[in-house]
Amino acid sequence: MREFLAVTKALSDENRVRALMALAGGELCVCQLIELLGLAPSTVSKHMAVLHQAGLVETRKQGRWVYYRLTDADETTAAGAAMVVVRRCLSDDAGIRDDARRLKRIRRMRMDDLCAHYHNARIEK
Amino acid sequence: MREFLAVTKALSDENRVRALMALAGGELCVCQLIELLGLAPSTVSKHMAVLHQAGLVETRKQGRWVYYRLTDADETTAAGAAMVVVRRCLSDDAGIRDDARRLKRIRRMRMDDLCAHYHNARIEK
DNA sequence: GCTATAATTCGATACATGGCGAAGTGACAA
DNA sequence: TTGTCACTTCGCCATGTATCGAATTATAGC
Repeated sequence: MREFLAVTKALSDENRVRALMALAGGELCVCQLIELLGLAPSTVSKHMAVLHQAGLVETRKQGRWVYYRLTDADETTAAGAAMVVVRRCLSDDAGIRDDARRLKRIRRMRMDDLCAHYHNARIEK
Repeated sequence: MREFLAVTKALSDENRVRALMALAGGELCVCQLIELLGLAPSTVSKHMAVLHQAGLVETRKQGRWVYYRLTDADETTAAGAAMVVVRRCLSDDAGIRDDARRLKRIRRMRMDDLCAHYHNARIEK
């Protein structure tokens, strides 16, 4: 029950679900997720921690960058079974498709530029 | 997305999930759910409203009693797909099995007695 | 080492949610 | 029609959560 609730709670926030669907296209750096979601770094970090606790994502550190990817859990786990539903329900979602389109651009950007981008955006405010 | 989030939010509370699993054994009156969950009538009513909004349960009124049952949504809907996961993850859960055992007794009780039971329990406090 | 930077953690705030009791609603019964 | 009873809605409070900015940690490069 605890595991199940961890998953459903993780999935009950729109931004976390958007992050998951973005990761369906392959691993992403935190700074790429920040750019995609348009949230403060601290907020994104917390969201990813929730997804990690629920067993939905795994993390990999490379130098200064941290990458997240979907766990390849099989369908017998709560996380794996849930991801099947996530994909089935949201692969046709308009907002998710819009994210996917913007992700193409984000994936092409150099990460230095990405980090500078949200850093500068914060300064300008 | 809205529909999906309604379902995941509905499923992110333990008492609501317990109610759903109880309904897997057939429809139940609100007073039976009150007895099972050990919550105030108003609280149970609110929980069932959330499940209803998410499309997970349907309601039927018969005289003074209100019955809830699982919607028989197919797996293409968020609610239907989610219920498959709920069953798969929780059918072996210790707490859920305990609920099932207690439900057998509750289903055998006359509903007048059930309602009187939680009514009196409230008075005694 | 020292500095710059990517990410996380911490602290604060605003809003959402779960819980209860009281009041309201609707249906049966006297 | 008046009352009783099952349930829901309302008002309130305590707790949880999403968000941000500031402080902290960790790594790369000088």
